[in-house]
Amino acid sequence: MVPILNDKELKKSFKPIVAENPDDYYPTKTLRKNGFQRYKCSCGVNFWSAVPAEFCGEPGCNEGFQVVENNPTENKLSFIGVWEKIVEILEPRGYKPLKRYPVVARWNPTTEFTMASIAAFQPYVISGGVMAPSKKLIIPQFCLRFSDVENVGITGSHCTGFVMIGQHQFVNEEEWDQEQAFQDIFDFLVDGVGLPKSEFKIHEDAWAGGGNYGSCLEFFSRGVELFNQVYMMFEQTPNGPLPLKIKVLDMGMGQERVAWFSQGTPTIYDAIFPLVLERLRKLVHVEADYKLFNRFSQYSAFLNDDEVDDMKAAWGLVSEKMGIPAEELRSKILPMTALYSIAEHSRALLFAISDGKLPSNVGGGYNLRVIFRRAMGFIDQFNWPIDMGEVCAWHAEELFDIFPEVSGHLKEVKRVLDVEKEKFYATKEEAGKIVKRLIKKSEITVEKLLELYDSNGINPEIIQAAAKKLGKKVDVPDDFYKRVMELHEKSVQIHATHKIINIDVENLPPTIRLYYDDYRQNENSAIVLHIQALEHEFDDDESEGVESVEKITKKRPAWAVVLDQSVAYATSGGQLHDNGTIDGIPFMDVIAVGKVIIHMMIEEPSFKEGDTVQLVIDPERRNLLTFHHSATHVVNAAARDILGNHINQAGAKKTLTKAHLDITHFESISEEDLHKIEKRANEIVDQGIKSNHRFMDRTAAEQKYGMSLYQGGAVPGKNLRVVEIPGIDVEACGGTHVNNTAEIGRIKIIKSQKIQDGIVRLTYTAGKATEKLLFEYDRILSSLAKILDTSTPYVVSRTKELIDNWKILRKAKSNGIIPEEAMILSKDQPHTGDSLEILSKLLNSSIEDLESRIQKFLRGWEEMKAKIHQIAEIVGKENISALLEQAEKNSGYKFVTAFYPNMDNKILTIVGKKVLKADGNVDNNSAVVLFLMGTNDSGFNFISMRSEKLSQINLSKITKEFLLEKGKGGGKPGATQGFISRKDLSFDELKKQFFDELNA
RNA sequence: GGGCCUAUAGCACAGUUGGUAGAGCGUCUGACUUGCACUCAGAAGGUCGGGGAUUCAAAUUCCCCUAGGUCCA
Repeated sequence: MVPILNDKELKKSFKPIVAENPDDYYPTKTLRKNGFQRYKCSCGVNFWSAVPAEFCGEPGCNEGFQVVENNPTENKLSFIGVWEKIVEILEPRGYKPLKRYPVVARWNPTTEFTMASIAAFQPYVISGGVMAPSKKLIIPQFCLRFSDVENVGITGSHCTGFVMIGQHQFVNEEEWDQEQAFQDIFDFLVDGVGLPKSEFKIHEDAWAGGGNYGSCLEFFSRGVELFNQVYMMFEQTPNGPLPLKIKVLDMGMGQERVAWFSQGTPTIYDAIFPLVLERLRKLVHVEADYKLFNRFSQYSAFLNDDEVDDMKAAWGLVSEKMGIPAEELRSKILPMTALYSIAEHSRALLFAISDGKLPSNVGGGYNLRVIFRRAMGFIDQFNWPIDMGEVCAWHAEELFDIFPEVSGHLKEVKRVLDVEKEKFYATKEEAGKIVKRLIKKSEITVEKLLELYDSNGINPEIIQAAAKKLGKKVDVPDDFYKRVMELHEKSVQIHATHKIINIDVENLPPTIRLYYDDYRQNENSAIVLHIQALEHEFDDDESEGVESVEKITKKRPAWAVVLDQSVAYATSGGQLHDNGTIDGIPFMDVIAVGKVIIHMMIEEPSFKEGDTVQLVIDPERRNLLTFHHSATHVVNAAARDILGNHINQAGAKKTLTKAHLDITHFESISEEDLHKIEKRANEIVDQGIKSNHRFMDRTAAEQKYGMSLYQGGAVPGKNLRVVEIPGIDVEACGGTHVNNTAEIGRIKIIKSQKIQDGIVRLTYTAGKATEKLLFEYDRILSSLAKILDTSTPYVVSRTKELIDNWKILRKAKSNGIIPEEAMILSKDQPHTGDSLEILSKLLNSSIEDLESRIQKFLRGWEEMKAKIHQIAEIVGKENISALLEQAEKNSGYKFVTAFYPNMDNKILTIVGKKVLKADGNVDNNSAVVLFLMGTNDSGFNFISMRSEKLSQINLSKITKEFLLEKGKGGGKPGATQGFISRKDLSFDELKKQFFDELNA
């Protein structure tokens, strides 16, 4: 076994190898043929140049970018022109131009966003599992990368969203021609862009990604990396490096960079979206001082956030080099950089949202929120009338000739951004309030600053500014953000891995799956290929219809059985496995390991390997799971119909009793929309649409249906199983499905909840499960009627009355007023709507909990009812004055004492407070000490209180002494409570003892 | 995916080591005033988000759930 290295380590270990043997790993013949020679830079990099050179040309190795002055390119290419030119040159050489893939990489389980052109073909094309759409191709792939957000707009060269033009080959050993692949892209630069070869510095490097690695050449010109051509040759395995089955050429070139380089504009942004910038500048009346920016941009690399620790000093350095005061420089440059940022971020957002990602607080959506808020920050800072949605529309217009599809999503994008804008301002307002309150209150410590940033998103700069207004100073440590990071490092935990099936399937053939054609086929005969005894964790799932909060799992002896073919479905795609029997012996779990299906038997099989056996699955379980799975596709489609095209599946689960679907949506779904979705879903069911399931070539399916096929996530394999409800929904899905939507039965949406920002979970039932659920709801409703002693139509009004009466009696405990109508339940008003839904909202609890909730209120009400007349008498005015009159006069104070069997300390406290008040405690004239006692089933309870004026009496101490070896209790000097669990004592004795302590 | 914060009167919020649930704005009543505003006096208004646990005692401690916010990969 060889240790698995991460990509960084892999690259590091491979680098010395290629440096030693350039001829084995690089197209050195072609380099030499084109007049290049190998040099070594003082920074250690090996590079090739057509003219004698000392330095490799990395920005750090000489002075910044030199794109603008004496721009060397012969042809001036627009952004779109760059793509057109590469098509012109490479298409005749056999490279097929493709359409871009979405930036949300639904087909790719290793990444959330498409970060490079090659990601379109990862991981299945690279691993050889899937044929590439073409052996040689080029693609203008829009990509998102968020690691340099802070540099966007400032350095003039960074982007969060960019087009990586990919030059790719997926060929076998014989077809592989590294020299020609190099020559092709070289010709594009020299002939297409018109860059003299003397301008190139070509670096040797190694590359690793996703466990694959190889050598690569990086093209630099004037400090700008134009592209990186990777020759992907090896795969890392536990047994050491393996040559890849197919050779992969991965050349990724920034379309923006080439356009910029070719035009020599002051920034990359001026080269790629001049129309948007022009409109923005006109809108906010900012004149672009290109002359200044031209000079600035040469030094802007010094402001790279990645490499600079002290930004202030960096600005100072730039201002010194330019000979302009730092403040003046900033005031002129910052509005320009702000506009660049706004334009760049809105372009990235346009693609991300169009392709189905929403800004949110978790996952990749957070990156979208960050750039949106960064842009909004600039807009607010300068108070510009810029609408991000409109800027997106301008981008769509400017990009129409190359990416017409984004123009089709502008309405969605605008709506999503509007919602996001509201959230931004809501957070900002909240932050303002918190800061104001806090500054008034106390000193703000560094810990507090950290907490505010981490929990409320309030950065220290805002606090400093707000504090300054109120004349206070807040110190922010220089290493603030470092400390935030440290805060997070502490809480990193290692999590247990999921269950590992210890079965060697290497030598077993793929199991033939018989459930694809017809879900109703529930038995088959088969040959036993393998039997193995082992320990297995069976999920005790809801076979009884009960879902436990904590899943009880334990390892039990089991027998793994592999057959040549099976109708049994293995847990996957959110659908639970089938249960059944093989030759009468039950299996309770089915697992797929690779392409082999394993049946987990709970008893030792009587058959042996080689036997022919009969497998039967539980048809009812199969039906329930199938209906729920098909219902999931239907609900997904219905949600998209009602809520909009941004709806995508973010997860799903189908069980026997219910199913849920997580959809991407930016706000909680209203009840009205929920009903609409349910109605639409049932319409689809009622239409009885014949659906079809078939296997298709992956690339053909993608081209026909688009990437929204991958609703359930990435699916491996050359062929996709496409489940289509014609006109409604198409998904790549391996689950069992109905043949006609009518079979699904009635769909009922039970609830929707926002499980995280940007994702809403719909929970629903279908078919028999719906019937069962409705039956259960009927039962609950009748049960409630019985509890409330009424009939079902009046349950809601009765419950309301109960709660009202409960509140009245609760109130009566302190004011002694008992309206007789609060003592009975009599309201019989029918109501409209779903009773259980209304009740669950009214009581803030789930439908399942309604019975116990209402019973609890009823019990409380009845208990109070039994005692309320007695309580009313005790807390009544007459009793209070009687207590005072009967008080024992003592030296300096009155001692009030009473015994109320069955009264708890809450009631006694109310009485106590009333007595003190009646005696004039509010005016500080009172001089009373109280000792009130009650009982419950197991003993005495008591309270003691005194007037404020008698501060020399410490009841806390007195109570402690009084309770010694008797009971438990305590309190503050002015009021105490306690409990004595001894029935052998009497009130008179206890009273005397307390009094003695009082006078001790 | 991981972490953190918040939930108390109609509204924005206090609530110390567990020990008598509070002030402000708003509402209502009364006084002053031709009337309004102002001022003064008084009153009403609480499932302390829900459930469970610990305890003589939980808004407060612990666990679970719900809703919202936020930071980091």
